[in-house]
Amino acid sequence: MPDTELAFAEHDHGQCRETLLDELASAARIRGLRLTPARVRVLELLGEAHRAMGAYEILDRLRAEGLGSQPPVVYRALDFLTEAGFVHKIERLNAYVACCHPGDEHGACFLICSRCRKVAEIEDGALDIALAQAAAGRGFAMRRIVLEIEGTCPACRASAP
Amino acid sequence: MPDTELAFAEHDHGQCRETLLDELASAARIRGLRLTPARVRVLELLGEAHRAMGAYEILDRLRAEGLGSQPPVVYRALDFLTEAGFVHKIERLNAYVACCHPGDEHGACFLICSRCRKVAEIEDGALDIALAQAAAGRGFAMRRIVLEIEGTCPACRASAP
DNA sequence: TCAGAACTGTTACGATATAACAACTGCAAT
DNA sequence: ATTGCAGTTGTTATATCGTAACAGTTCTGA
Repeated sequence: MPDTELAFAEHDHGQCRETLLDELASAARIRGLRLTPARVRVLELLGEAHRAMGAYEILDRLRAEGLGSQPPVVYRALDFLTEAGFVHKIERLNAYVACCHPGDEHGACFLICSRCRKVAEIEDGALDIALAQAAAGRGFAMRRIVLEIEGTCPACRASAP
Repeated sequence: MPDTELAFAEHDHGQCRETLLDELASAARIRGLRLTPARVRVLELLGEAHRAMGAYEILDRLRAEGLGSQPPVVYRALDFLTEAGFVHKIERLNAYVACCHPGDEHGACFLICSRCRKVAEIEDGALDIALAQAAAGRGFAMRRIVLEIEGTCPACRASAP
């Protein structure tokens, strides 16, 4: 299934969460990362949501579950997960999503549906090449890319005439 | 001169400002936009800076000149100029830059130098095509693109070993 | 077993952005 | 000229997003 459909189509989000948590556990074992209840729970929440969640929205959930009540709690967890490659920030939304391909160093590109608020992370080799060439051709040393495309996802296009 | 160099190299910023203000004046005439002191001054400030400025940084300047003292003043001016195509927001920095090519409908791509904080707006046909194809190939209807590449500009690379 | 690193809880605050509303201005149709 | 209205301004208040700093705790490895 193409990655767009994985993100935008109906499917078992529980499965996504499981996969993510497995990846996190194994990364913890291999790379010596320290897991804590808040960190795990934040990734779990994002993995189920398949959309970008604001930090304070996540914090509300943590608070309800007794996992922390102040902003630093959630920002620390998000920082940790971002560093570890399990979460990306969507700058356009000031919000956070779970990464679909944790592990590989990838240039993340996001499709943001303005209608359903879902966010899909895509991989596109041609795009990566075009980006690398655009920067290199101008003598610019690329370090981080923010690439976020806002629009309407296939499902929402279909459901709205 | 390639657009990267225009943005990153030393050059006459006064000239840039003049050009921008001329463009704004002519757009106002043609498209019936209403210019006000705050709007003009904000564009002028951004045109001189050649870097992204935060809203509150701009507001401080306006305040010092008696052109307004509260946040809405600057956000209104920025909204107006953004709508009109003279200013872009850099999401990654929560900051604003003057547009280099006002007028044409263009997919804006920015190179942000982490060292000198300058921001260059580039145009790249190959990149535009790759973006269009990435979205269209996934059935996604693109409306707005945020593309911001952080790294080191040619001058800073040269000056730092 | 204990020293240092990493993590937590908490207070306080800084930075960015918008809602809402009354008052004013420029312009167009009468 | 007058009036009506859309757009603009000034202002207060508040929402939203994010971080500094520090004391106390837990984990881990030498």
